[in-house]
Amino acid sequence: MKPTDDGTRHRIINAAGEVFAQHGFEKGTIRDIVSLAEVNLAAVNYHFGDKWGLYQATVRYGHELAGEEVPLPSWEPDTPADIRFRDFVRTMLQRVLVTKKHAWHSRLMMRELIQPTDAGTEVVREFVRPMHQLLLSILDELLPPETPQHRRDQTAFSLIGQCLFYKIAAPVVMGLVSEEEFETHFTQSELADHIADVMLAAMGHRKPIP
Amino acid sequence: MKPTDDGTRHRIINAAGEVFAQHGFEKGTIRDIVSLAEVNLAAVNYHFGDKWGLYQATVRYGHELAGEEVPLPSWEPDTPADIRFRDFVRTMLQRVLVTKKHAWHSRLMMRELIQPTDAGTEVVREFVRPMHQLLLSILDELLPPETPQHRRDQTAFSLIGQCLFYKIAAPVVMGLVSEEEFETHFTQSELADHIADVMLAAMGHRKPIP
DNA sequence: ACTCGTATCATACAGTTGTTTGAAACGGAC
DNA sequence: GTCCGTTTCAAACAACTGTATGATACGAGT
Repeated sequence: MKPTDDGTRHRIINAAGEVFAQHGFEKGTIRDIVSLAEVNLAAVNYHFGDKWGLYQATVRYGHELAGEEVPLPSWEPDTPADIRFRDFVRTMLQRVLVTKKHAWHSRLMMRELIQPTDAGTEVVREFVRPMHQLLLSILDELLPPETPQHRRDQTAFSLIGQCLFYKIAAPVVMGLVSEEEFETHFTQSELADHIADVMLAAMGHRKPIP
Repeated sequence: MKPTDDGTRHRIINAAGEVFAQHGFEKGTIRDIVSLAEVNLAAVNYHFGDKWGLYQATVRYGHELAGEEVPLPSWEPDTPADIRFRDFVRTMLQRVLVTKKHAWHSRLMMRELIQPTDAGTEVVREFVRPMHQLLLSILDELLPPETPQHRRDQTAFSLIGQCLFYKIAAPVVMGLVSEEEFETHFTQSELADHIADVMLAAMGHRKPIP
């Protein structure tokens, strides 16, 4: 009965993930989902009660999936802060720009981030809060001790904002730079280097960019 | 007949802006729009042909509105680059975080940014490309002359990403910081100062933050 | 007063949506 | 084999969607 077997529930949730991620909750129809999952129309209401129940189950499952797929990094106790900072940026971008199969959970989280539903607010905070706390703990060692809390938060958001931008506004980015430049210089690793360089330079732990 | 008079067309477009901005094109129903505009159901099809025609007209009108409301800044020829940079950040945030009436055009643009429709791609580029070009012209004077194009673009996107973040992920930000901190330190002007500080420090035109 | 193009209105239509229903198929337990 | 709880299926339902229709009201020009 768990969604990890290959039964009807599993196929429905995975299909629902794809459909909901692409069309959203309202426009993603049950008929699309059951067609993709190759199950009967009534299966959704039988297994999940109604469409909303399926959506909740899908968001939760996608959340678990994302955490397992790209876990938060852990370091040796004496790892320098700037190294941990770079690792964090890499992990963040990896979580956001996943290209593997099951990539729907990333798009679904973005949807909930931008337009939270009752099902998503809680899960989004679970998804975001640990990363925020981890980032703050790294910034503790990179910013002066007397830095007020709101400056720490703003700095953290400056980093997160840059990472999310390339996921959210990807179509626009592709429209503004040449296709060649996009494919060559907007890879996951190069963007991680650039963003980390910007923030480390801003905090005085590196020479100015470029 | 222009949408600036108080006729049916104007009321429909404004109501459509609110409804489409809140619910999107698919979920925003014609019946919601005409109910808000207090006009007959058939008026949409009479004045705009079909729902899609109304959406196109709404996006275009919102685009014009945004450009008029917060025009791009222009400077004396000898204004220092860092001053122009700070002005640019302020303008960008002002455009994104508008709180006045007719604020729907900002949300509508965000929708098109994140999930472009056939109607929006062109308009979004009109909305974004001038800002991108203006920003690049400012960065010309802040970055070393030998900086390759892709580094300039990445730096520009680092700025834009930070600005958009506070619009797009506002609900999450409010969930991560205390309400008091949010209202005190996440104002339009303080965010503009912080973001400009980060980028200027990263480029070596200012002491490191904070 | 009459006319004609424009605009508004109530109403109907066809398609899609989420959901329900009752029957059929399955799969062990005895 | 017989039974019974679980699952699947085709078909239907009521609500809602965008759109079309034909009648009506308006208003300036002659």
